[in-house]
Amino acid sequence: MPTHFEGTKEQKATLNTFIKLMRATESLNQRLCRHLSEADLTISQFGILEALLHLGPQNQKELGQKLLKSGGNITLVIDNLEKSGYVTRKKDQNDRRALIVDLTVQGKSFIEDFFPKHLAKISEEFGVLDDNEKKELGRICKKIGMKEVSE
Amino acid sequence: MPTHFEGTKEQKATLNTFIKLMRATESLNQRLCRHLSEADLTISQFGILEALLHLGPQNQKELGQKLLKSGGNITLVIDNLEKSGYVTRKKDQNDRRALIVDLTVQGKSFIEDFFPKHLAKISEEFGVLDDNEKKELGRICKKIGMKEVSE
DNA sequence: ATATATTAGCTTAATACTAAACAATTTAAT
DNA sequence: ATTAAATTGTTTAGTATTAAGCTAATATAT
Repeated sequence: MPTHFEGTKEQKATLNTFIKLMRATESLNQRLCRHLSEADLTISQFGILEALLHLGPQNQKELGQKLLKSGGNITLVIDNLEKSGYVTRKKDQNDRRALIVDLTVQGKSFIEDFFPKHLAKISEEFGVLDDNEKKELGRICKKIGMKEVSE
Repeated sequence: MPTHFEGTKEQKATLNTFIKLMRATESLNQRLCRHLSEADLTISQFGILEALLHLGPQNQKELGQKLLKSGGNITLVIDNLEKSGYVTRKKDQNDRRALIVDLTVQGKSFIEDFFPKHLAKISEEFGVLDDNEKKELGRICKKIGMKEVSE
């Protein structure tokens, strides 16, 4: 007995927007994941490598905050990047609790080469939008993302 | 040696939009996950229950297509929903390969009660946007999500 | 100084998720 | 009709993810 959801007009409109936002992100992510997996990389691993390249060495806590991920998760992703030979952990001399994560020579060389390629893929995906739409999307998303601060 | 990414203006703008889209979705999802976990539900489990409530009984393949998830994943999520007593699997008489998933009485009662509450939470999250922004966000996201069809 | 609280990272248990290989069934081809 | 191809669901291995509990180290309070 298929019955589509019946709510107020406003509820329907909001739900519709929400579903479109989620589907857009998920399908975009899936396509980008496929691109990353051609380089044997996951999206989390790419996020770490990119942060290290553009923001420099930092400890796991900081990486977790930037990528909105839990500490336990960062531990695992760094473990796997270490196995691949892309990053190293070094003890922080100023705070012996912390481990500073940095790119290896190989990791730096790899991400310097790969990042522009991945950015080109992202640009290609956003090719369906004109400049104004990109700007609007960014502005609106920022408002939604901002809420997190107040939590 | 922290060095922020230096690319063309267009690349920077696109990357910025992309990051905002991802962060908005992730932070929104995290907040909604918290709400769902109050009802001991994951986001995937909610997705399945909602699809069954509003679109009726269907097999796992169909659920996977609607939620953009792999078959193996659906198997696991349905397993867990079955353990919770919310859904059942019945053999499809017309196609003995397929299993039709449906809500139990308990599952139907639960999701009928919970769905409006979750929708209210979603509405609350979108409260930072005015009607026109919601409309624009939906329109733009649809363009991005549409690309998946051509793949 | 010493006790307490906080912080950084690790581990475990649970769920999510995919890809790949597999079984059973159905469909298509000949 | 028989064979070949496609489809549905399951299983396995690997990564992602969180929350909660843990250790070691640091910071704070008294």
